[in-house]
Amino acid sequence: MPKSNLQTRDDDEQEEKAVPTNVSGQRLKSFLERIERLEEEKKALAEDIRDVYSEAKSLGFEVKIMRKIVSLRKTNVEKRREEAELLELYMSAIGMAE
Amino acid sequence: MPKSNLQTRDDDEQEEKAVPTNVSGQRLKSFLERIERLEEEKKALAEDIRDVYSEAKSLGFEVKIMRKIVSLRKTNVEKRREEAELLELYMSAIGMAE
Amino acid sequence: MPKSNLQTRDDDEQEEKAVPTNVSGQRLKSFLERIERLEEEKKALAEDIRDVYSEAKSLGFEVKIMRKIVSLRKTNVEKRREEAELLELYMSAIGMAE
Amino acid sequence: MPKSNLQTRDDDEQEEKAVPTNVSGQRLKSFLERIERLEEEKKALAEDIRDVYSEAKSLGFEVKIMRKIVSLRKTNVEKRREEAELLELYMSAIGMAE
DNA sequence: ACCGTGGTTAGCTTTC
DNA sequence: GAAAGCTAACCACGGT
Repeated sequence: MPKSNLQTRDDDEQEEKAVPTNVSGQRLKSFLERIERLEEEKKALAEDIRDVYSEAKSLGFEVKIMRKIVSLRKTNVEKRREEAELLELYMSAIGMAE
Repeated sequence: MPKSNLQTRDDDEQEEKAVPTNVSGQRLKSFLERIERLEEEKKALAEDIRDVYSEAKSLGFEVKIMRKIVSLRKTNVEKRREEAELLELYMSAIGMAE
Repeated sequence: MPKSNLQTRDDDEQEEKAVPTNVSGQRLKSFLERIERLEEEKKALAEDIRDVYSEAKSLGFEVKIMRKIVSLRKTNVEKRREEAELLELYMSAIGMAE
Repeated sequence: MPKSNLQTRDDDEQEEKAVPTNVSGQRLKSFLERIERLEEEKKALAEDIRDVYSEAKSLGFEVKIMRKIVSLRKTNVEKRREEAELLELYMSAIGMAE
């Protein structure tokens, strides 16, 4: 692939100045880099989580059960949040919002 | 389900002291908390990413296309990594590792 | 569409009779038709659901709230199912499965 | 949350008679039940579809490719339908409808 | 008519 | 290698 201002290549760090290359391209590049940085962090966290499970497993805990518990607690939290939203909907429906 | 030291409920913050509750329960609880902490961070990052996309969108960039680019760059990176691994494999195979 | 190598292994012993049309092709066609039939039915049901919401709306009910309620009830059901699974996991973990 | 005739809970099957509970509540409940019934059927169909794919897979067909085919056929059908509609439009435009 | 949201689906990763 | 859980893309709905 030849030079492209859509930034499919990730290793050209030159040309900061001279060329009046279009601004939105720079802008886009910046966004993409931010996103990729964040995704890397996210991926790292996913690995950390796996590591914790591994550690627990090595100490004799059952991963499957742990996952289930985590999942259940999560749905509890979500349910509560949704109930709150429902309540808000009721309130706004009867003109008592805010 | 009676009280359980497997912590299926998420809102008991008591019993810091007295009861000689079993150690593995404590251990498990600790693991679960670490996991949930990490998952929260992960979730926060996911939101950050969405925010970046939103910001870009508000400046006129097309999110769909941006996602495509990110995806393509990722597979490129992976391909490159796989090629590198393959190279290492070759090297070690012919005794030139390191 | 010409003869297709879609099927990874070829385990049709021999043809039933005259036409040498390949059997797996017939088989595949049959599967696809079954799937498409089912998807049509599914789609029809989705429309029915929309109709019910519309009807309710025309009688003054708030669709948004209804959806929320349906969603909440669904997660309740799921939670219960997950709790049951967790219990099963416990049971099997302590050798009391069945 | 106190007793509510908005039916956020899903396991009360009592009160068939006595309380002259408001009619719209009954009405709403009826709608919700219809919807949930339909959604169950929809879910069942989704499972049927998955089963068909599984069966095909067990006979050596590649699910991924099958999905692709189904998808392609669907868009073809849609395209054809749109063309037909366009044709009808033309016909009626020049007074040759029906 | 568009946007934003939520729900659904498909593809990927990981686990057993 | 199959099964499940996770994630991301897609689509359809409702609101503005």
